[in-house]
Amino acid sequence: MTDLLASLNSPQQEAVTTTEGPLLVLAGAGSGKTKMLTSRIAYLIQTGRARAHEILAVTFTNKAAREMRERVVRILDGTGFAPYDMGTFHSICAKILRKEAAYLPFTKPFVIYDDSDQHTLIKSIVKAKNWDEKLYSPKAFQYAINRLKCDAREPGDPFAQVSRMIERKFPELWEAYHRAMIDNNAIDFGEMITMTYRLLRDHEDVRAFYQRRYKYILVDEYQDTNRAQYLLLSHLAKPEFGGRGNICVVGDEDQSIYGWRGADIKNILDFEKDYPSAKVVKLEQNYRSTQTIVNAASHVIANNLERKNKTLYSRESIGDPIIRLQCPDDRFEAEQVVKEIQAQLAEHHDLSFHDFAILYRTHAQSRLFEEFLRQAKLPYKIVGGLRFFDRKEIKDVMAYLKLVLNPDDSVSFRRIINVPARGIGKTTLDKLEAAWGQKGSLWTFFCKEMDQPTLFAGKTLKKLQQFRDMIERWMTEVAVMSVVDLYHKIIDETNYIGDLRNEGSDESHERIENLEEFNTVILEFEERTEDPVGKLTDFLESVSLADAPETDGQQSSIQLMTFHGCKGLEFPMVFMVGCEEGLFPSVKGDDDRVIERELEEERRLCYVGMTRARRLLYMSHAAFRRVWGNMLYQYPARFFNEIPANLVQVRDHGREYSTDRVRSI
DNA sequence: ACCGGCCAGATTTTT
DNA sequence: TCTGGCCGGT
Repeated sequence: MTDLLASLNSPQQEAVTTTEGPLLVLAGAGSGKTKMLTSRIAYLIQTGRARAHEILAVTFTNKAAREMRERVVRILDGTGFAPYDMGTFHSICAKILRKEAAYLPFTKPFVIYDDSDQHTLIKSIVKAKNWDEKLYSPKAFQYAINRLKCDAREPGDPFAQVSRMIERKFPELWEAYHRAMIDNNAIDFGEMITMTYRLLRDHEDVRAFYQRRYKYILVDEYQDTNRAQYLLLSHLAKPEFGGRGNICVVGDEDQSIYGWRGADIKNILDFEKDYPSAKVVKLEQNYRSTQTIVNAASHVIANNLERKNKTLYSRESIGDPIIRLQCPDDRFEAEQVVKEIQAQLAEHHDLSFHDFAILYRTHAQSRLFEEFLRQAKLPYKIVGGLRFFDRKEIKDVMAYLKLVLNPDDSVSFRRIINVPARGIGKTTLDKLEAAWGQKGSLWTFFCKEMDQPTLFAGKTLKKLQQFRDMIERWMTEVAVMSVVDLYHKIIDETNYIGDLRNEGSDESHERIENLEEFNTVILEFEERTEDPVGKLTDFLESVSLADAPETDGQQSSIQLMTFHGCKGLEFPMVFMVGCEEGLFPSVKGDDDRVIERELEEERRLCYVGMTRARRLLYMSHAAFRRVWGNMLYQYPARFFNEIPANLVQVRDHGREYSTDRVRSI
């Protein structure tokens, strides 16, 4: 125990030992937040204040939850168990919803719809209603629904922020979407949170159960919580709802960068108003970066108004100044950054490729860097972009598995009824859907039609019946089969990989590799599952809520990612590129209040990027940049003016087009 | 059923 | 400028 506390500084100690009552920990970048959180959990367990199932620890990513669990296990070192309920909001909610299914509108195990499933469903509704997709864009509906769900609204509630274009049709669509989701036995990400919230709100017995169970609640990245998550936590923790009030939230308002997704920075700013007895602890010492980097970042963020009063400082060395690269154009910028990396590698032998990160505002910017890195034969890796579980082939096999578990899932049904191609064309599907008319379960309707055919005959009927028989057979087998076995059955009987092999293209080859990776994902799941037979529900849930599988064993490489993607990471050498007005900060709009709010979020993004750097930070900008085919004259980001001049070394590479550019124009 | 051309859209995306 | 999705032709 003394060991546990001895390695902490005094505010960290305070945050760990203040176990009772509401606690707000304002944890600046690199201030040892995870160390504090894991120590606190271990402290609760080691002092006997709580047992493993009496702690609820919520994070935003699986990665964060995993790391936290590993560290708690290491600290406890066999003296106790890590909390059972340690995970993302969504995984905790899924667990509760499965357990309390009796209170919910689901008749069977529900499946989770991701954004693209959701999009497909909305699109099919718009189509079934014969609305013009140009006028009533499914994307706009989807965005509006998700935003409203972040605010814990339901169909029928008054709504504001819905775009003019779709306003009139919106209530009807939301109603239809809501009903369709229930018919499909499906739940979307937003609904997982709001449904859990409403469950706790409306059922006192359920609420009391979880309030009694969770003696201590910890929430990481509190600045990124939305209204629905806030309400959910309130119903678990707030004394006015019967909660114990032992809630510890940890966050940094200066790192709130998901406002556009419904995160409400007010949650952290107003915590003390919410819980008047709250104690506040500030972790202000940064252990990560040089003083120069911390000072510069602090000066930038000081321009924001929406923040708490907290000052980050570093006791590391002063370090080198920030290097500002002024480039004539975007190509030059990329080339120059690659040259700098080569020079740094040559100069510092303790550095390897993975010590470098190139951070940009948008994925589209990665292209030029890739080009020059490839040319220089430097290994690099793009973090983010198209995610593993969003790939077509993975979504296809997932759709098979989902359909076997829950045949009411019309999105999965439509996705795979002709994948791989089995001669069931668009005409057939349109006919079936028109007759079904979006009422009730598509699968049930389909089966009825198969038994007493009225719409189809001959070859088409035969093919459809074969499909039905195949799915039904798997449905009966699923209870006695492990997920790998079912997966192989599906792949074999549909000849999915066989078809890809016949194609023989580079792309199909890559798809096969991804499916092999998916096979590994299943095997890993089965390894950590005691009795893997009949565990399809658990598997699908773990995948639906999962982040990309760890791609281990790869060589060290330079990391390319967006500013959003770098949160929580650190690198000795960081390049923030494209620091130009309009790109970063990227602020659009006409309402001054909106512009101001967005600008503050961009500034927080800048702060997040800067504080990733441990030793050396580069910030680059170009005078000319090709954007969607046009050459634009770009102004340096206003953030440069916010950094004291003595902390920056400017390297001016001129304002004219670089020579090769001039030649090619 | 498949291919090709045309048009719209193009920040960020923890789940 | 580049891409992905959709429609219409074979």
